Amino acid sequence: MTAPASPSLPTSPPHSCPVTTTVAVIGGKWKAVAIYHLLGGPRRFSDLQRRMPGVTQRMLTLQLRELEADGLVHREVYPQVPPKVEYSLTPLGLTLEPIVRAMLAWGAAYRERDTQSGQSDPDA
Amino acid sequence: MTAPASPSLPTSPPHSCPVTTTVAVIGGKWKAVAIYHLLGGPRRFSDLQRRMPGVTQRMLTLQLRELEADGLVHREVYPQVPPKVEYSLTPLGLTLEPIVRAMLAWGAAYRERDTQSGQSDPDA
DNA sequence: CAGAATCCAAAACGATACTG
DNA sequence: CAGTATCGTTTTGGATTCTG
Repeated sequence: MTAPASPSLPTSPPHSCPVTTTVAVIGGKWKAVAIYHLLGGPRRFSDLQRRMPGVTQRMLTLQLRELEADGLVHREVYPQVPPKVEYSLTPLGLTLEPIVRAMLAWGAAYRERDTQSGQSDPDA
Repeated sequence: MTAPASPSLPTSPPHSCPVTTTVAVIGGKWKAVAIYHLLGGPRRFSDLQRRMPGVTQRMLTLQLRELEADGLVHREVYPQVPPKVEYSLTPLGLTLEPIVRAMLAWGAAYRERDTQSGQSDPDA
């Protein structure tokens, strides 16, 4: 969600459909993927970035912050000399697992559709 | 997907993660909701629009066309005096049901989280 | 009714440079 | 390492008008 402070117009009418609510929360371009990788356990920022080819530092930061603001992701800062930040799913964030797993399965099947060389990326 | 013809740069690297593929296909602001309503059977354009408060005619058209281009939605035009167009899910589009249902359930639960007045919209 | 077309505002996104 | 800041581009989306 991360309310845009509604400057003058409603971002969306009191969205009637729960599906819309979900889209608002995990609809970002990289949110679902980030959550997917966090399902494997806590990850450092650079770790996530490496696992998400194509995402820029800026976008990853922004999307993670929104997820944090919506209570799905926890951000743990370790005050060290080379800074270390670990992201992990909150209990609420964990409840997204069914959705993300379904998206993973569907995406894989959709590719096989005409790519006849099915392959997954079962990471740790 | 609806490839942007990649003018000079890759919209995304041969996206490694299947989740990214799914996001590319149903990641639009209104796509998931539209698909949800189409799970209830074929719907006319105006019907969909009425069920999706906040969507503009233009956006609904655009998103439906993309879904059509990606093979998820079928568009049937009835050559009548007052034009009638019915949208329905293709077999492939139907395979999205698990995802959309999961999104529906999650969105509803997410709202109850602090809205203590749970309500669904079980349409036809 | 179901759109296509045009115009324009706002949001998303990318590249780059700088910092504790 | 993990950002933040700034700038410019691209995409998205809305309002409105016109049409078969």
